[in-house]
Amino acid sequence: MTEVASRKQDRIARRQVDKFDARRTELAVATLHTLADLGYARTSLREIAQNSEFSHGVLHYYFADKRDLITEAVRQYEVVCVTRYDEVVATSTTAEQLRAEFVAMFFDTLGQDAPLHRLWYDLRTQSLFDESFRADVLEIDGHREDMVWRVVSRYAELLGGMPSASPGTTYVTLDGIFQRALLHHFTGNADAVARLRTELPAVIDLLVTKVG
Amino acid sequence: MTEVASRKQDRIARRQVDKFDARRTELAVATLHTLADLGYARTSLREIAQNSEFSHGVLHYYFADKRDLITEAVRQYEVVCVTRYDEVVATSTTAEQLRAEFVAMFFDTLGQDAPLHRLWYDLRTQSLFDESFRADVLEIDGHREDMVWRVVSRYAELLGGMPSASPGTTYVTLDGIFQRALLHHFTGNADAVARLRTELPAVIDLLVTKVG
DNA sequence: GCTTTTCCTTGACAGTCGTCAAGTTTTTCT
DNA sequence: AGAAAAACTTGACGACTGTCAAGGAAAAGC
Repeated sequence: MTEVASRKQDRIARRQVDKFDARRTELAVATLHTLADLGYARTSLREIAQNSEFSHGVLHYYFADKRDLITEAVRQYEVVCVTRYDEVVATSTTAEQLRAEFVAMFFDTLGQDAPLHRLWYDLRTQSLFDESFRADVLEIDGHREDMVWRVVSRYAELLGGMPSASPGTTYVTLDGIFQRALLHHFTGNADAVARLRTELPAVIDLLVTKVG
Repeated sequence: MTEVASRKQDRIARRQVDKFDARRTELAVATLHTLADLGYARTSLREIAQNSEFSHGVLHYYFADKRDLITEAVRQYEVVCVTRYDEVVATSTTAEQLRAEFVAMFFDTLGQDAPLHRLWYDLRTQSLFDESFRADVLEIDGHREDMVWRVVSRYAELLGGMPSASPGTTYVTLDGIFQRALLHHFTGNADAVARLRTELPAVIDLLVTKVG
């Protein structure tokens, strides 16, 4: 094969791979929405296909099996979810502003992306039963922890203090609050959500210690 | 009907009800174990029956449907789970002792009843998707919050201080730590669990404020 | 001891599930 | 344009699901 022909074939192969990956991603996104709607326990391949523009058979053309598909969907979740607060950190110039904008973003995404968030907790819990999810869950959980840590440590910095707990503890505290707010959100208990919102600034302050 | 006959019939009726309830409870416990083993998504009635000494048909003799059965199982969980720390609170005479015994109990039940605990988180997450679980979940969550509050407020009392966060925030913080410890427990990451154990006393101290 | 009630098993039902093979449509290449 | 390859649909498979009715086994009542 000449060099030119070889390069051409490469280009073709790459384009095919790109197309393949693009469709995979498209189907993974449809999967993500279905999972967010129904939860892991009630999500079937036919239901996923109905949330896409294809028939159910195509899923086995692009994915080895259901696990492969859901794993890919989880990875899509990560892409969406894990840089949410970075802009807040980057643009805030005072501690008070950072805290306020974090709280605002926190409850904004709670209301906006509630179905997606409940899916995250669903999958994280599934990973307690199904080993095959664990690696991805741990990775995403780590990224979430990092994200929270960037916020809190920056807040401490702006405040001239230090975080008072480890990254892990800091994360689970805020994550716990989010989980509870989510539960009350779906219960329709707006008062409880509002109360959590009122309390959140004080909790953040608990997580940092002012120095002298 | 004579009074004697009436009373006798009452006694019989009561005995029948007792037997009926006893069997219901027995089957609910079998259900609980199956759920703890497999998780909500993978638990079927036939599997539950295999974990009992009966056949699958009997479940519809004692329960209206699957939801009824699982609801009863969740209630069983509550009976088991919600008074766990009360003895610690009752017998501890110093703040340090209370804190130490709480931490010990915390990680003891983590190792001992791990499957049951993951089930709790599974069902709580299911309630985000399935409205019919929500009432029971909220009730149990409330009892767990009360339980944690009894511990922390008593700790503050012994320390001569006050809780620094609301009952809700206090609960979600410790619950978040428990959830994370559970995840690492099932991952087999004993180091991470040990680290959480080391940090837990400091977190508890964060949750109370000494009064000058 | 016989009858009635309670308890439990068995087997079947209609439906859904993941998977896959066969075949059709669409796109790509020459 | 025709041939080859890729993309997609359709329909079927065996297995599994919750539910329930028919009937046998055990217990209770007389």
